[in-house]
Amino acid sequence: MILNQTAVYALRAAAALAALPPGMSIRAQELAERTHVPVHYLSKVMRRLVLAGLVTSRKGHGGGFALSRPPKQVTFAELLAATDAAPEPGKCAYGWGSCDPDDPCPLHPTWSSLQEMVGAWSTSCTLDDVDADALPP
Amino acid sequence: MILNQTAVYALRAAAALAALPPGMSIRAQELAERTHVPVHYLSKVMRRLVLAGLVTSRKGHGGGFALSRPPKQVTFAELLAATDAAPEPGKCAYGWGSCDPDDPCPLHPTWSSLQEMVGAWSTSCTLDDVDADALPP
DNA sequence: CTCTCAATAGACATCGATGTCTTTTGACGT
DNA sequence: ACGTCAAAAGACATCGATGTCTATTGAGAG
Repeated sequence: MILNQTAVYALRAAAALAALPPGMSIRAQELAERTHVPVHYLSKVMRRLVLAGLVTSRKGHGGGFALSRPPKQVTFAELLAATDAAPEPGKCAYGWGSCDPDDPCPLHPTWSSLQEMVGAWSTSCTLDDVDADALPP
Repeated sequence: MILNQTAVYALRAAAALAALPPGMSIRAQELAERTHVPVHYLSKVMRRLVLAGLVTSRKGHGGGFALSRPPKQVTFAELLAATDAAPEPGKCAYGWGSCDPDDPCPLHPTWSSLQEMVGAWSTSCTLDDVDADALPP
């Protein structure tokens, strides 16, 4: 898998929130069923999204989770960052401490191109790109 | 990290082999030092590359590892496949059993574009793209 | 105020990826 | 044939990601 499980769960959950009518919230239980994520684990993931300010939560009656911004304004990069799955630009794939264009490791050219690609993908994709029509009621 | 540790180790080791003079082999110990991969773990990774036919090994005196083909003919995709880190095109990020363009999940458009990008990267990069000059003697 | 609902918090469990060690096998030099 | 070198094999250990459970906290309804 390209991205780790937690990050994928975050994308799933956020996609499900984005598919909701604007302003509507959803309970963790219901969200878990729709996204096939284990309920208790999902609540942990959601917590990270809440802390990152991407999602709001309300306890008690009529509570649940909702996006804190319109889908178009939530990038995948933010979701990945909230789950520590974002690419780390400075990190050297060859095990060297630092690795920049001036003092590149053997893998630098190929590796940095991958990093940039994934980075560009994550910043260009937003929750507006999820296919809400693809969801069952 | 975008790719898992084992896959990165495989890229490192293969890059180090590619930087060798053609036909030359190298012992596991030496390879481990150059790539900063734990020796014993490296031997496991190398075993996978040998089984995949990407690397040859010789035991005993003067033994070691060497590429079984010219660097230009070894793609990153093969290295990833040998370490089970290649993207799985059919796999649905949304947790659905199957997920194709005809019956897409909400994440399908964004996810498949990532898969394709990484796939294209891995097939276009070869060991000829590693920067041999960047290596210390 | 009290009851119920639902998120929060955090302890605990599990599992696979990662890492270490020891023994075995094969190849070469003498 | 023997000894040494080095990969192969596989048992074992560790650790972090993942998953489960229980208790607590906060919010609304009555």
